[in-house]
Amino acid sequence: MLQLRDLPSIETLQKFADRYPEADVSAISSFLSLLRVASDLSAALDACLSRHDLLQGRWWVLILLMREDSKTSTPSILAEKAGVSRATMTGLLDGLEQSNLVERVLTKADRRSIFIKLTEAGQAKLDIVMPDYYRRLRECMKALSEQDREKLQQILAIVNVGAVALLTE
Amino acid sequence: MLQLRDLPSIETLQKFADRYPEADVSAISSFLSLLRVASDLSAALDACLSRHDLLQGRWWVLILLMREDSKTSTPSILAEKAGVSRATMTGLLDGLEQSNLVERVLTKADRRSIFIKLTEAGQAKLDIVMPDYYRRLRECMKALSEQDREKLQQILAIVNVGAVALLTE
DNA sequence: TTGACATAGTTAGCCAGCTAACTATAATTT
DNA sequence: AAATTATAGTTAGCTGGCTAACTATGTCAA
Repeated sequence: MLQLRDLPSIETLQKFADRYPEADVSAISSFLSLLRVASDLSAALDACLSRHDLLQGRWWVLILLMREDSKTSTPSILAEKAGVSRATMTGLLDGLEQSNLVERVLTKADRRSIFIKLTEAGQAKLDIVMPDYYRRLRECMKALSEQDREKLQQILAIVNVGAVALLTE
Repeated sequence: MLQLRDLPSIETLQKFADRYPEADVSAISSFLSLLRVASDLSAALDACLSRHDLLQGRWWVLILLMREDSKTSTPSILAEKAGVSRATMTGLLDGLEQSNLVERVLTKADRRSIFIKLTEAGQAKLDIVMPDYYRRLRECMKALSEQDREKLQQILAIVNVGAVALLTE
């Protein structure tokens, strides 16, 4: 994502703002901080998961399956919920199946489709990973008050709406 | 980064919290929102830059060069500031050089090293891209008050410190 | 002063995403 | 009913990151 290590100082930003009057210094600064912190968090999450021989992609699949009462879904649905292409999902499932964390089950209802089921081993894996992840996440956020957390979510919602400005036309 | 489209509902989170007592629902929820919004922003930024035939990696390099009074730096320093490996920087510079946006200049001081210089065309490219980017970013953040922006940065700083909890041991 | 180590840039090959194309099956239109 | 169109999963090949290894040059300590 954003790997930029060297965020601009206020002076640097001001120099750019002098040349480009469109610049809104506090907007730029907030935007870059957001991308940068999130990128660091994502990398830290990768590190956390890698200790359990997992990567984000496969881990999300396991979680999405666990969310279902039947512990079952289909590649298409998983791809959509995980936000990856169907082709990528095929690869993720190949890996998970090889590790015996999920299994492909043929279905009669629609013979184009297959069911993906979380195995016992998959659930067991989550029962090890999730407590570790949750414990670390609690620790990560512990210095934020409930009000801070709510405020953060509220701010993020606003920014999220604004993001279309980067896309339109 | 985090492409997960389907963030857990409060009910789903609660179900997980029932099984895993380590879970801190508001911490998880804030964390996922942060990753998700940042990921969307990053994708939107890509879209914005792609309209100018740029990708984040190359664009950062141009900006890093423009920050220097001499409009010059070296691959190693650029790699470090951009947060990519030296190998990756070689590739980015190859692309930028082919588009004539930067040039490699031999230096006598240390013959292991070379200088990378922003060309006239590179500066001209930035003079087109940056106003567009800044204008869109201003629009993106316009619904956030100055206080909100400060609060966001303050919260992000706290989370950033906490992130080591995901890494340690 | 020379031998060991460090640094700069590049190359080669890996990995996890992607799109586009393909096969099989289902659904819809005519 | 047949023809068309849509959907599910996979495969093939591209991309932009990465690490590890290599060459060349510089630095420092014995």
